[in-house]
Amino acid sequence: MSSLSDLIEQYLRDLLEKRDSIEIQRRQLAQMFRCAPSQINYVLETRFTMEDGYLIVSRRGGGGYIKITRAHWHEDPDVLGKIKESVGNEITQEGMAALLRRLVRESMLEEKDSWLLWQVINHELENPVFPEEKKDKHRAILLRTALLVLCGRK
Amino acid sequence: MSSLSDLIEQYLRDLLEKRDSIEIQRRQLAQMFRCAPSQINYVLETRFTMEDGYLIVSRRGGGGYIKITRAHWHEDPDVLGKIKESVGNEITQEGMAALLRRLVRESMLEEKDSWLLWQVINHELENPVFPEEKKDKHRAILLRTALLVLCGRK
DNA sequence: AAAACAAAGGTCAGGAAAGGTCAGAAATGA
DNA sequence: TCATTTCTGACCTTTCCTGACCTTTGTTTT
Repeated sequence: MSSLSDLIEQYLRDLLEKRDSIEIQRRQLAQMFRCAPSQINYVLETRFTMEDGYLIVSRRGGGGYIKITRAHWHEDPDVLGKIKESVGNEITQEGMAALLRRLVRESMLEEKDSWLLWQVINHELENPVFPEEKKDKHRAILLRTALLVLCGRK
Repeated sequence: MSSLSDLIEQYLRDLLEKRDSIEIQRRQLAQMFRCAPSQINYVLETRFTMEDGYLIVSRRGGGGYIKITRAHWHEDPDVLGKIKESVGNEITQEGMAALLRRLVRESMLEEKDSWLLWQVINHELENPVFPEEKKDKHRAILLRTALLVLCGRK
């Protein structure tokens, strides 16, 4: 049996079939499906997460809206998981080098972008605010963030 | 859909597209959009701030006016330096929003990429490993890294 | 010259209109 | 049954917008 959440999900997915990005009004959508507005949040939280390949941006107040955008990961939903998994909670410089090579080999990253990433992250980590013993953690965080952004681009 | 503030903002931006500096009369503009004069101030305060790269000068009394001047960035030879500078050692979420808006306006970043960055960084900062009191520092680090990578390509 | 008036723009509290959060009830399925 | 998922309602935060009142500047009157 498909629940109301499933129906709302389907409705939004259909819209996103045609466009990369849609804008909705929570109140209006809730009225359309005769449910509580917070139901919309539930659907977004459970079915349109970053892991699912979607981005949500919203604004409150008069003229408020919720914008849903498909990220590039959407085409290969596993990319996000793969990146998170391969980077892990900590990563050494060698680990980063190996990962970047692999991503380039698998065409998930362009050569020049990987080089740029390497430069920027290494440079950033020279900042003395990063204590030596935590560098692997910070490297992981920086690398993950930058990769998610780069690979999420169209 | 889009609020009155959005419309007024758009109108002013269009004018600033052609000239770097414009002079308006609050009363007249308010009449044009059929709103309270203070609405104009609201738009200026929320959308034409210094962080956004605008300078506002005004004069009261008879023959009073409001002058809006827009600062440029993209012609600067050291854009990356400017970016580092504006990110600084710490940056609030609002500061990040303003900077992203500005980069988009200056065509140094695509709008989609700015959403992506926004989402990824906010998502990353939700990770409990980042203590609340250090979020502004971490936000700065993540934002700087990601922006240098994104804006440093080509 | 001083006072009064007129014509700008500035400030701020507060109401209205969005969306966000979260505990817990209700439904569902194993 | 009992764990999980769905759903709602009460309450919160953010954004928009107005109106009453204030300050500054220029002009006119006395």
